[in-house]
Amino acid sequence: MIQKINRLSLVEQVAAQMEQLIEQGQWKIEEKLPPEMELMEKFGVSRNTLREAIRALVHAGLLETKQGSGTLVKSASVLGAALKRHVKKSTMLETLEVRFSLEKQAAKMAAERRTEEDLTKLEAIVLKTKVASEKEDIDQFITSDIEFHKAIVQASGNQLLIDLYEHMTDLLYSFVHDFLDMQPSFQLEQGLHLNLLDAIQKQDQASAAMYVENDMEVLKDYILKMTEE
Amino acid sequence: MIQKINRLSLVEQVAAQMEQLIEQGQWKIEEKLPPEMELMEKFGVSRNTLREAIRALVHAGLLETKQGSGTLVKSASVLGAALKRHVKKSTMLETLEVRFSLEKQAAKMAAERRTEEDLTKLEAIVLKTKVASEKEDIDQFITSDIEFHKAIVQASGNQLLIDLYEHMTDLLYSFVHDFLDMQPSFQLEQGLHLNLLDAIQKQDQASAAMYVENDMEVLKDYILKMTEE
DNA sequence: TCCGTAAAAGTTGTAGGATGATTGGTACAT
DNA sequence: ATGTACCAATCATCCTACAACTTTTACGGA
Repeated sequence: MIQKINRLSLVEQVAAQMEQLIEQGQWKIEEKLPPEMELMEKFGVSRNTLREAIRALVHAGLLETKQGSGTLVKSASVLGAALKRHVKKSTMLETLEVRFSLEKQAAKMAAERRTEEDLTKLEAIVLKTKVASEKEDIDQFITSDIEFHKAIVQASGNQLLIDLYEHMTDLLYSFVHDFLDMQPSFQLEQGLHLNLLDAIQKQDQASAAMYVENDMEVLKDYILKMTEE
Repeated sequence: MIQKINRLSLVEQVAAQMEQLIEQGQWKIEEKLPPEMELMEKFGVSRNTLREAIRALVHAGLLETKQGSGTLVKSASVLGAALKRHVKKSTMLETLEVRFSLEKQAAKMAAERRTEEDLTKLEAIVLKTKVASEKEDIDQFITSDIEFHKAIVQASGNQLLIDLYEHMTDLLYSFVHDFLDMQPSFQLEQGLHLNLLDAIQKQDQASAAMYVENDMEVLKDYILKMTEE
């Protein structure tokens, strides 16, 4: 068996290593990288080669360089950064539609495939959401609300679905956070959570999909109303 | 209102221009770029700067360089390339699930929003598919089959949905094409087309979604059977 | 003429050095 | 305390040189 010679360019090798360092969290987000001189020595390449690698990741949205100051880690995911740039062009509502379409599929698959572990996790999140709701702790409520939706999608077991959904959710919330105080009705969201959890427990795919769909309609109307003003 | 100063680096300016040239089709896929020397003069930058810009697009998957030969355009879309790299890690079946989830959403939206123009286009494609089916022209049949599905999604009017769907479809078909002769039943696919077109004409969202769902199940079983062997 | 080989030309890959531009901090004079 | 000038660190850009690889051309032998 003849093997293709490993002739990845030095630049791509360096870039791949840096991506790995970021993905593994050894270079954390918002943290500064060592200066070019130091990196040159560590990787054992010339300045040009190193800079081309850095530039590749900058363009991909993983890094950001500031002349005179240094280089920062800005994102840990290529897919996320690509979506981010793309979504800026489309509207928030379009993103919402796609996201819910994904979540609906996920809810059905979750109802079909969920494990006991998934159920335990979902129940814990529902409880946490309830507590936040009673305390009227909006931040905590939103956080665990997002957590709940993500957990549903994770229970689907489809990794592509999980990745797409998570990135779109992050986008959507950072988008929303910028210009309005998201204050969805506590009771309403909680009602959905309980119903959806119930459907998934009973492995009732049709109901799971339906509850997600209802939620989408409500949230869509809500956002339409907010953006009209 | 204080505005952030526009100080894009030369590298990013060059990269952006090149991206635009690719997106607009002035540099076509699989075509060779002018050599570095020429580009240096055209953009008015040094070789290092130009190379960093090229490297950024290479890493993003838009370009591919071959030492001693030249630089080729490999993709016209950043999102497409990002998905491509990502999808390699997930399975074909996962991709299929996500794609159908998107198409189902699209079918409902198409039923709601389709214009007369959309309908005319769909009818034309159905006719083309029928002709190919009668001639038993498999290539043409597959081509217009894809065209039909894409047209449905385009009628949804959601640009993010359209982009995601198209890239995933391209991926899926290039994937499938690699290791099996896709020979879905002519009659079956054509039946779906007619039913789906009918539902969209009548603006019946529920039926449109249902037909897509049925199709998904059939195709899923088909692929499962093929990959088992 | 045809074919294979060698030379040449063209192109990207990598290295190293030099200078400019920007940032952040320090020391000093007021 | 404040503001100014200066300095050090860092990235941005440019330049030159050579290595590695590919494609084209030229040439010599059958």
